[in-house]
Amino acid sequence: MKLRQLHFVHEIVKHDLSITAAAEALFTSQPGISKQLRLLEDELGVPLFERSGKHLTRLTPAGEQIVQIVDRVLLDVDNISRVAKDFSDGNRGVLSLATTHTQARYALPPAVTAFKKQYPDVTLNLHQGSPPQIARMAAEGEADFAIATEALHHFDELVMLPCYHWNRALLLRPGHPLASVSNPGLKDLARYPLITYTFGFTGRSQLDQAFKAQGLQPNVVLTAVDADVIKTYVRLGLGVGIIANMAYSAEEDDDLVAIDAGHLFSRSTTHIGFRRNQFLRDFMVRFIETFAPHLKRDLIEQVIEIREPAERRAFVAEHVGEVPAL
Amino acid sequence: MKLRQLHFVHEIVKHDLSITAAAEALFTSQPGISKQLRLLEDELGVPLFERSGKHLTRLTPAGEQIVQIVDRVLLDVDNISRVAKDFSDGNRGVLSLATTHTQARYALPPAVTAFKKQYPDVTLNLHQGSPPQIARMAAEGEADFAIATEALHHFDELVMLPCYHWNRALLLRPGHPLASVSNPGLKDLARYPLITYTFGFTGRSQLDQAFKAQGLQPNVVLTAVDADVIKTYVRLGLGVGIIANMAYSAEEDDDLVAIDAGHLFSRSTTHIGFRRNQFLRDFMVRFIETFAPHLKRDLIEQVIEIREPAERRAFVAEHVGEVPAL
DNA sequence: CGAATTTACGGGGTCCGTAAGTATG
DNA sequence: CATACTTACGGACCCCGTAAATTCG
Repeated sequence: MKLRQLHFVHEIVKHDLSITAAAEALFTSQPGISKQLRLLEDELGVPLFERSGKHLTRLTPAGEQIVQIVDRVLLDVDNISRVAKDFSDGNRGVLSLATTHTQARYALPPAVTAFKKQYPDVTLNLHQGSPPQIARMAAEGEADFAIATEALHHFDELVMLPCYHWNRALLLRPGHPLASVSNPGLKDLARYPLITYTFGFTGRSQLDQAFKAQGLQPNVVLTAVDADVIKTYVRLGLGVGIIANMAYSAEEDDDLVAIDAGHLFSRSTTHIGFRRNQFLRDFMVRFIETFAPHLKRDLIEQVIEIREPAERRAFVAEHVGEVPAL
Repeated sequence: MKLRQLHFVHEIVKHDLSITAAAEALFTSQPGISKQLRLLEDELGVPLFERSGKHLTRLTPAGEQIVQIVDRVLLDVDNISRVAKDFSDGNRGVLSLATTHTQARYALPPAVTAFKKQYPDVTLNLHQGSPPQIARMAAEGEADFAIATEALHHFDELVMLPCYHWNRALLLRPGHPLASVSNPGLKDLARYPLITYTFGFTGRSQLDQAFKAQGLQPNVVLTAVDADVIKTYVRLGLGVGIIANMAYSAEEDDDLVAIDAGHLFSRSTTHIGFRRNQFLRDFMVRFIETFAPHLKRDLIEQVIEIREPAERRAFVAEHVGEVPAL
């Protein structure tokens, strides 16, 4: 059994049982993988894949179990390298963040600036994507951290920690009727065309729930992934914008009126997620501490030990103190 | 990084940092290991061992951490083979038991017989040793199971499950003064020379505690590892024997008088221990069920998941029902 | 018939073991 | 000075990549 063979198995599974795709991903030849797979199966004495003719159709029961262990092994092998790098070159490395537009544009810049100052030799890699993409990237180790407000709980492998709370703001053109209403309610809001985030982004689901809870049908005429696009169309007069309040800047957006909407919608919480069992290099822990100072190293190391997602959530609920607002 | 290199590191550590000893254990040449170790250290960018001249003196801090992960990797690699064998040849394999004389001689034979009948193609390996030796063997994977009454709790890596309770019996020559005392107490016992187990064997510690609790100083004139030796000297008239009651046979020992001593000493519990994180082949789980029918597969698989020894004990205390007497 | 895997084969690299060298206790 | 690790070197084996054959959808 060789580590190389285990990598092959992992990659074949990852690419829907295509040996060719695995070969491309690993920059090697397809016959090489085919042969090594056979050799491994011969050594183990069981086929890992069911075949129909020359195609791999699915994992055998043995394969199912073995692939799980293989993944663990490969993760640990990677962890060995990470630990080594932390000792040999602790201030140098790569930090990969997978996040959404909202975080990248409004929440992360201060933390990134501070982090970069502390670790000038850490290359920062920022991948933008939808929450499900982000979660997948973290779960598969393509990114070290996923940072988003939505949909990160779908991978048991991900440890999720709350970073900060935030509320929403309404964005209006000056002179809009709502601007003269003091403390507008959801019912007022439902009368006007609305512009907000696409479903699945930046707490959109909590927004919908608020309306639904009052039996209201909001008239969302335009959705976008980011607040910049939303602002653009608010400026064009297409409707009332509802954005994360961090996305409003008194200076840059002084041509628009912002009204805090904290009383209308329940606050949202942005989380940071990372793969359980993945060794966090020193600067990675420091990044978390920089971005969310209430998350201490001890807590992170403890929560990583907990196998059950439910227990993890309970532990977090109990031990993470007050989560700050942004 | 190659699996072979990780094996080398593991074995060097296991053999007190002697490369020569590791080479012998792995049936390979010493320069080969030396070179591969250097290559690995170069690849990782950190030395794993501190050296004084040409001698390895100890692990570096990086080495400490990395060796832990290496051990996990090697265990998982072994688990891959085990899972594979379970599928390719589920009824064939090797079951290694490490146990004491008392268990091997009196407790195990029925279970072994039944197991052998069910799995005739499983080679049974029985290693006899002292409780600490037994525990070490299981903890290092030299044996699949450790079965003993004493001193198995010293390895965090070992999962311990209670198999059965047992009590003690007094052994006397006919005509001994104690034979005519009805319900003798510890105080009576303390008056006569005693013959029992060596310290660290077969619940000896509980025996000592019972005397100590009453402020008595037992006069132990002879200790042995096994009941057969104890019986021999009881027959020679050297003293009163105190043995596990399972070691008394009404037929074979009809020249001696046995008195149940369940009221004198607190009962002892024999445990079975196995390495956490080690995949248990199907027939191994079946062996546990054969030896201790109250330990079900589900329970075994659950308890294996628990990382903390303390939590494990709590779980066992709660979920293992009544432990039978032998 | 096309796409994908398996088989075949030659070249290069790696790893091993023996033998000699060197530093330590 | 003995012991243990390191360096040196030649040979064997393994693994890879290219090219051809095969099989399924």
